[in-house]
Amino acid sequence: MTIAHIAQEAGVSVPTVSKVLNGRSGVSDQTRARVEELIERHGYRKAPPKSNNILELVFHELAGMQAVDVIRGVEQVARKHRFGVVISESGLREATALDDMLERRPRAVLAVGRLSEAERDQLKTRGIPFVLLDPAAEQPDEVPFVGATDWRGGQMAVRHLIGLGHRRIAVITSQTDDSPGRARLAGFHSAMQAADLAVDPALVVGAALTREGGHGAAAGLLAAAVRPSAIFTSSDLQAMGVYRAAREAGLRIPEDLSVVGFDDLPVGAWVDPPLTTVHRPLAEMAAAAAEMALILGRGEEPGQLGLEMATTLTVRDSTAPPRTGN
Amino acid sequence: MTIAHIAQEAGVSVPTVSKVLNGRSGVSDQTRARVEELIERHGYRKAPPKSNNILELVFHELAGMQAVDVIRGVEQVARKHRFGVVISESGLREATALDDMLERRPRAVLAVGRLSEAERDQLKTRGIPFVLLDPAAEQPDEVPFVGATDWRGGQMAVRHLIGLGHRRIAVITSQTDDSPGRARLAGFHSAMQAADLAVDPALVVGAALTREGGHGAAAGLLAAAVRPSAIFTSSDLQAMGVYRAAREAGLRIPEDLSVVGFDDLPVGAWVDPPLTTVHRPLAEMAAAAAEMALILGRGEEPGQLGLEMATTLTVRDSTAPPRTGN
DNA sequence: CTGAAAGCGCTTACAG
DNA sequence: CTGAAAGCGCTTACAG
Repeated sequence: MTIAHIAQEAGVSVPTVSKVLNGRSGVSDQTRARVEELIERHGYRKAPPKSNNILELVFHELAGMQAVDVIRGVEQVARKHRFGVVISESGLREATALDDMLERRPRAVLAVGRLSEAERDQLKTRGIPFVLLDPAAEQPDEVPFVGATDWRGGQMAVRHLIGLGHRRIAVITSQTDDSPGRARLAGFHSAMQAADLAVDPALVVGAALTREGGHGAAAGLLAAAVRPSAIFTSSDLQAMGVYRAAREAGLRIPEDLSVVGFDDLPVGAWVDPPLTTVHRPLAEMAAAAAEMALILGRGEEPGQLGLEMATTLTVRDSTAPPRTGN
Repeated sequence: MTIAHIAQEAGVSVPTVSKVLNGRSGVSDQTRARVEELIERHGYRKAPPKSNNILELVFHELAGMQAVDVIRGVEQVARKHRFGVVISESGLREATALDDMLERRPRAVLAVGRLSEAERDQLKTRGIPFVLLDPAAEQPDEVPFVGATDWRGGQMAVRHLIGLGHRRIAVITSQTDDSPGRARLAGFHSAMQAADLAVDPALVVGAALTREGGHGAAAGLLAAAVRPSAIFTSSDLQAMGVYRAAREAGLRIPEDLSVVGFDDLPVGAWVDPPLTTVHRPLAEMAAAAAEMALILGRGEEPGQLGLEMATTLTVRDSTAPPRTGN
């Protein structure tokens, strides 16, 4: 966008636009108003608006031990392409933060977890392409994303428990309507159904995706008259809460209770017993999303606009055959 | 003063000066040197080389669960000042990465852990101020830094153990010559000396600051004829290794062995028993370092050029009086 | 490696 | 008031 563009659109000459921009006299009020309106509309700034080699990485919440994996995966890809990664926590929600971001003229935006319609519109208007990593909610079809095969992960976890002989399997799912959580729960149901096992509704409990959430939910499950022999959680953090509830109830893992987590956080390998869990290749997902964002940033078409990377089951020592046949 | 003046004075053409200014190739070393000398002499700058509202956050190694705390602390301060945070892992070691960083014209650099003399020189030459967060090695006096009171932390941890009645206290320190590790060890010695306790050299063991390092070192300590009744480690990760070694040796924590960690990672609160450890206020340190970097970036003088923030002892359940009086 | 020439976006001086 | 023309400092593409 140059003053030549503005001039053409306003139907005046380049010098006239120049005068308006510099507050010079010698321009009719009418012409001045028309030109100013166009300058405003296009957000014209004399500095060349060429975008910088910057990839914006926007977190909804910058916390947890998985964020580093994401950052690292993105940073390595960006460095290879000689891009800088700007990290922000509420980059798009706060108006000034959004302004600041636009000021940086990034080539693409990589959002983690969520990206509202308003935010997407803002970016579309400026012509800044975006990719959503690990979407927390359903998105319109045209939103490019990279996720994990959560449904298959849930299925794998529960099939593993069924294969060990478990029948009374409880699931601690997320409370909110998040899409990965729903997919994991659906995987649970699917595996149960495939094995012709009925699901006791009392064994499906919603809880926050935290250690406290898992602790509360598991305490309830383990206090019931007839306990589950295994619990599948929607996150390793919840599984840590289950460990605590089991300790408090005097139950040993895996002898009295099998536990399967989800995410494969480092902590899972350190606890006693080491946690069986569903691995999500977060660093690889982040790298793929970054590549996708940079491709879009170059104005090219990526091979695909959506991608789910495979989850795998990491079997450690928190799962074993149930004590009795129940 | 235009490049035409420089060109005339240097006896070269305008395009040649332009190339030198923009670091393009196709200029002989001799010509380049002559032009650069004149540019320097006249203090020529093309369009105002105004730096961007960017703070570079440079990690030596972007890993571990503490990195997020640092990033978050820095991001929040930067956002308040309407600065963007660019994260990089080897920002300064790789030549191209350094070029890319200079291209971004950041106002300041915040390095985590280390910053070599060559890197400092590069930044000084470009007039980009820097701050070192959590320095891993001794630095010249003029390097602005933010650290933690590691020496006091070590002292506190060991005083706590002595207060519980421990006499045979082992320490697992870092293998390398890192400055915080040395300070923690010195704190140990200082506390022992203040209590008139002799230090058995066999109870001072170097190990990597990892779970594996702690495991190996602790296995050795616990296999000795006369075991320590308490182990102070230089990191929570090492403490996790001590937990494992204790399990393998059939020792209970804290009944048979007290353990104190260092760092206060989240995992410490989740393990069984929850870990007594020395807390380092990393997020606060990061925020303070960011403020300092931004002050320097504005060309102002910060109140102080070095800062150590207080460590505190977080007492949980991994420490108790020793079994016998040994 | 070097620089004449063309071109960039913008401003200025001036004819209408 | 308006805009064709000349000019500004700088960069780029390219011939030598």
